[in-house]
Amino acid sequence: MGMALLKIGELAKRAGMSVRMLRHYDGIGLLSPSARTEADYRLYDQDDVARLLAIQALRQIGLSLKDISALLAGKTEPLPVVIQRQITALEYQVRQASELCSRLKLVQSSLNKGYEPDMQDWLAMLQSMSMYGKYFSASELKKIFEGGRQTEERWRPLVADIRKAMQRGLPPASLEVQPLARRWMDLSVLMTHGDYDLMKRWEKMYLHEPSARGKQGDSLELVLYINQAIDIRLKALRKYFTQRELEILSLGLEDEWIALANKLKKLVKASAATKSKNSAKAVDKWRGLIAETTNHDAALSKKFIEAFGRDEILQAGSILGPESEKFIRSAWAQYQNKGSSDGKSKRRSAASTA
Amino acid sequence: MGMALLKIGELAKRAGMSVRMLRHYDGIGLLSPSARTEADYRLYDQDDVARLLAIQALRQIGLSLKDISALLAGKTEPLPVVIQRQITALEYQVRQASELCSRLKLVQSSLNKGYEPDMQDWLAMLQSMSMYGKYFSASELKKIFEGGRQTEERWRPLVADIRKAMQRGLPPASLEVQPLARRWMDLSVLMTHGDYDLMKRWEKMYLHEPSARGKQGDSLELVLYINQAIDIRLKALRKYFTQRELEILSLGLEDEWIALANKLKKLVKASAATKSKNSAKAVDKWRGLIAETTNHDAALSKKFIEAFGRDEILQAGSILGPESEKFIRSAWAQYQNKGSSDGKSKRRSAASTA
DNA sequence: TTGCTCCTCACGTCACGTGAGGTGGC
DNA sequence: TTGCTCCTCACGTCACGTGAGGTGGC
Repeated sequence: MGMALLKIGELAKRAGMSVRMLRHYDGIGLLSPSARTEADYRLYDQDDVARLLAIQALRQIGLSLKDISALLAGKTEPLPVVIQRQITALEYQVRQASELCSRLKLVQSSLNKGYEPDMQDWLAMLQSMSMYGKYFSASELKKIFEGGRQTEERWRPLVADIRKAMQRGLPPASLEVQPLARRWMDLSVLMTHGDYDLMKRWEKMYLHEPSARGKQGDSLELVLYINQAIDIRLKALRKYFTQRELEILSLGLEDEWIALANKLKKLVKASAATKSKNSAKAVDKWRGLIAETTNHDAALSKKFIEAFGRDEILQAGSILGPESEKFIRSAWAQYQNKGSSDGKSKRRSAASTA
Repeated sequence: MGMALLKIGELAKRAGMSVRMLRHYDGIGLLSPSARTEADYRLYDQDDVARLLAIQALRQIGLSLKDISALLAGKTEPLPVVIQRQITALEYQVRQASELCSRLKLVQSSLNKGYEPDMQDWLAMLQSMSMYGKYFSASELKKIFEGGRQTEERWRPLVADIRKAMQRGLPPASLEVQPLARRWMDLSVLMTHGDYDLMKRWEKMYLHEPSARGKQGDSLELVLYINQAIDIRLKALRKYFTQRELEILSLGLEDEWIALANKLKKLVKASAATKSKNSAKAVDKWRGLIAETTNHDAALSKKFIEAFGRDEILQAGSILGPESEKFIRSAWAQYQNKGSSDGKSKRRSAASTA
């Protein structure tokens, strides 16, 4: 049937591809027409058309022309194996692209919230993102950056305070550095929502990536410095609490503790009596906060009060500070003698959690 | 600070890229070192390093070197716009890749169920898939091919029967063709799980894609032939039912209807009495099936019985066939006079649906 | 002197697009 | 003769990898 023979243009139109592509396929020996006219026009027969259909199908699933050649010649693994490989590759691609996409969206939302970001801000953000991408998944990053500027703005003064301490020549083991260690730990918990594994990877990144530490070369020293203080604090904490308990204790009630600390400072400053009405209120608040911090675990509460009452390292790092710690304890002792605080505070804390 | 000047190898190591890449960037003017030694060694300063970091971040989000050049020169849209474009592009990519991946998995599962597929089978399946991809999403394809070989094996004999009818010269309007039209419609409903829109696109594909119709050129005629019969059947159906009702009626109880049809054929053949015990049982079954088919809508049931009792086109296409339709109706009339069937059948059908 | 880093061409990759310059069929 | 299709080179694309052949610094 001469009817079945197609010239290159006819085949191209039918197959929905360019003439050049067919010539290219001929050139690399992937699909050579089975005949030519006298004037050297290419003539494709039905078998050629069938082969082209197969080629198109194989292209569609993402194979290279070379792979298709080999496959059709039976010189590679059988098709099902190749298909399986393509599936695996596609799944990987999808994961990568999705991750990148999520990160970009995160960049957008982070920067749209801030005021008037310029090119430099965008570039900086992109650089961070590409670095973070090595250590964290997009969903973890979302967790970390959920607070947006908030966490950023909390780190800045802390870092400044640490730098001051270093400049004053305070050794990291100094008790004066303990509050900074505590603040660092609290912020980490806040930022990672208490995800321990995440915190560790964050630290790893901070130590390994120069650009994570900003432009100042001294940031690495700073991290090493505060880490020493943190180690001391951790060692102290571990004397009293198990790992499991420590995780419970990291609840993120910082703001409320600070409020209490401020109240106590005033009382201490004013040399208020430990059995004054305000002191009683403070004790109540204190018990309530401890109850929440320990997730209403009576045994843990007891340990908590004991540890912070006795250990000078923990006292040094405490939000309340050593003086207030002492004050609240003596107020509590008096309060306890009256024998009514316990039930009251428990009821309170239960109400506030609900 | 001379210390800050890096030779190409040093910068490459720090940036984690090849020396050749840096030379390439220099070559295209994307990142030229700000100085050279006497021996023409490239020397990169801090600004160059910063620029490189920006370049890396922008590469990471998928921009071309040319785009990066333009962007850093401020000769394109601002970065946030570019980022938005990348996000859109990535989302598109993810969709495409996911779709392809799902289709490939579908090919796998379809062919693994069948016995010993060879290269030709795989290629044919891939070709179908790439064609189907133009008309259906992967999830729709999954719906269609869920039955795997099953639907395929149901189409084959139907197509053969239609071909026979055509060869016998039966006009499509002939009543004898109506059962074929009904079977075609039922199979379509089964295959698409009753999705009307899907059925329409399937038909469109069948009419537009030569390869959908297999190698035989006569398949197109066949579809046009059966479509005429279907139009006639649809017209008849629409005389009695609204579109909404027709959708309800397409429930896919074919197997049960066939079972009933076989029973009735025996009764008719044996010239059984319409008030025999077996006839009563058949009437019960019949009422139950109608109840299910009409989704337990009493008014619709009534319409259904009336339509198939009166209309010769519908009767011709009925699974039961004209004779059995007449038989069951007279049996029912007698049964009804006893006045007990209604409640019974309702209870039955309710139980069988639950 | 030996190794190492550096230099500048320049070809190859992948799947074509896009002319350039010329010929055959209606 | 005019338009259309066809032909064969051959360069360009994109972001480099990979030598080839040669020089400078320790």
